[in-house]
Amino acid sequence: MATMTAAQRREQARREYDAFIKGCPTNQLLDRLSDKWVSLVVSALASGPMRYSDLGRKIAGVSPKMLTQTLRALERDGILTRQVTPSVPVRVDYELTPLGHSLALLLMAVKDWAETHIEQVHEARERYDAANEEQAA
Amino acid sequence: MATMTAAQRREQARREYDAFIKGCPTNQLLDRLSDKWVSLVVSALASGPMRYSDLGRKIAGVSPKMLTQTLRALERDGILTRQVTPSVPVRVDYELTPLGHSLALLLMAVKDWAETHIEQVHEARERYDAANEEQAA
DNA sequence: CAGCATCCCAACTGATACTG
DNA sequence: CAGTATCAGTTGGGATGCTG
Repeated sequence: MATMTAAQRREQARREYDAFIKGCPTNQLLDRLSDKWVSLVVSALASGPMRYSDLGRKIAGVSPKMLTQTLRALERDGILTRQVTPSVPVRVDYELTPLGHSLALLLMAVKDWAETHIEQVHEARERYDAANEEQAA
Repeated sequence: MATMTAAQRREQARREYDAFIKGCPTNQLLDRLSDKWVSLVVSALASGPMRYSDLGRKIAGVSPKMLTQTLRALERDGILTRQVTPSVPVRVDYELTPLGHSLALLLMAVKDWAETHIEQVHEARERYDAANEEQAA
């Protein structure tokens, strides 16, 4: 295998880099936050525990599938706890752990940045788009 | 149209919520950060300007398509600037704007959180997985 | 009430080849 | 060197119907 095409070499590099990225804590976290529903669930629970259907109602538009999937992932990561009360009908409460609350704090920092700078971003976009429309014409 | 199925009602709610989310600065920002390559590009440029192919090399495994796509999006958002020098061959430099640098700072905050807490997350995962394997057995 | 299993479609990704 | 155009593969997410 002395001969390796450029494609093969690049693919290997990609694989190694993927492994590197997956091992990087920052990217693991960004992967989590990137999930459309994670930030919403964490924000919703920041003010206190909630039941499954309450979450479903507060986060309008989420399908049961995604809600469960998100909650399970966050439970696995130790961000929240799942408390089942075996009554009839069943009752399930979700609550943030201390780790979860600390994540909520980080989320606030992100929120602050976003609200402080979003205006600049929008202005930049308008400038960019305006400049581009001239090209099209 | 007095009769609306549950599915239709939910879909409408989803659409409205999508619109709401898209208008929310925090989610706009998270959408950007969530992009696999954005954080890498911003980090790479945090220490100084770079040329297109330098970025391609530093961020091993990125395809030209994704690199260009990422750079264009960030340029549009005012995160970085694109400087073309019409020599032969062409030379293009990318550099973070002040806004971009402030974003890099936020990225550092995320990184700090990740590195501080990733251990807890991993422990939580092991506990969760261990508890689950018992179920399987 | 809380959740799982299944199917399915759309969107994004990445490889490849070509251009100014 | 710095991209663009095109195409195929993979995945994510929603709809739906059913269970403890």
